[in-house]
Amino acid sequence: MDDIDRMLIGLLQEDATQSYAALGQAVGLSSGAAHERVRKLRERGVIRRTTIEVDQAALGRAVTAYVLVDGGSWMGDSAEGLAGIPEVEEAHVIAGPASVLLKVRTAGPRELQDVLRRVFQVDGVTGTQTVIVLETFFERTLK
Amino acid sequence: MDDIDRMLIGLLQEDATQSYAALGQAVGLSSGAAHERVRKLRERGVIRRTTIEVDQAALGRAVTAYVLVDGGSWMGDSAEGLAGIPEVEEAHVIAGPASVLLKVRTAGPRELQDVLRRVFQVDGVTGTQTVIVLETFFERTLK
DNA sequence: CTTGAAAAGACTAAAAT
DNA sequence: ATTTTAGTCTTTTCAAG
Repeated sequence: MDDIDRMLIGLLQEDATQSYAALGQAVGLSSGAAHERVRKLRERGVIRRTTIEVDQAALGRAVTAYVLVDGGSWMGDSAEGLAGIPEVEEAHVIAGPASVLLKVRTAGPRELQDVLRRVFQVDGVTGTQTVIVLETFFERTLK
Repeated sequence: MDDIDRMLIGLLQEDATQSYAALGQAVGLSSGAAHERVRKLRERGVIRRTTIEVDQAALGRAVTAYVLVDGGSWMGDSAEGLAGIPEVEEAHVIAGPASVLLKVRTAGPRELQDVLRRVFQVDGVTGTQTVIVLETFFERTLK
C-alpha cells in the first residue's frame, strides 16, 4: 500500500469506468501494472466492490433521518432485526446518548413513521429519538 | 423510470463491473437495450457516477464519529467551511437537538480531537457534541 | 424503443525482464 | 513487480424493424 495505490483508489472513486490504460498513464505505469495493482487491492479487500452512486430523491426516497435507538438489554442480536428493515441504510453501535444510531431513508414522513414502528418492535428496543434532515450540504467520498 | 430501470439500478449497485449482456439477460433485454437504458439513467442524473467502495479502516481511517454542531446564527454559509475539513464525510442541516450533523472519519481519537477543533473554528459554530461509533452493524446501499 | 451487427477499444493472461 | 504482446470479450455506434 504505497502512494500509487492511494492514487489509484482516488482516481477510481471519482470514476470507476475509466480504462486501465488511463489509470496507468495517470500514475506513471503501464496498463498491465495498473490492472495488477487494482486486482490486488480488490483481493485484499481494500476495494470492496465497484458500484454506482444513485440520486435517492430521484428514486422516491425524499426523506433522510437519523434515529437514536435506546435499548435496555445488550442489543447484540438486534443487528439482524434492524437489517430486516429495508429503509435502514446504516446501523452503528455508539457510545453516547443512546445504544444504536440508524440512518433511514423513506419516501415521506408517513413512511418514516412506519419505519419507527418497526424499529420499536425489534428485540431490546425501548425507545427512539428521531433527527430529520432538512438539507444535505454534502455526502462525499473521503480522499 | 419503470421496474426494469429499477432492476438495472439494483444490479449495478451490487456490481457495476458486469457486462451489458449480463445486465440485459437479467432483465430480459438485449445488451443494446440495457446499455441504452443505463445511458439514459446516467444522463438524467439518476445514476450520479460509477465508483468503488473502499474499506476505510484499511486506509487508516479507524474511527467513525457523528458530531452534532450547535450554531447561534443561521449557519447557511458554514457549508464551505465544513467542506474544507477533509475528514468530514457528510454534513446535514437537521431539525432537532442541534443545527448540523456531521459524519467524520479519522485515523484515531487524537485526530478526531483535531477535527473538532477545526469544526469549532468554522463561522457560526457555538458548540459540538460527539457520538463515537463503537461498532458498525452495516452500511449498505438501499434496494 | 428495441434489435442486431460491425468496428473500435478494453480486458485478461502469459512470457520475459 | 513491471512491460509487452496477442487473443478474446466488451463497449459503443449505427442502421433497420
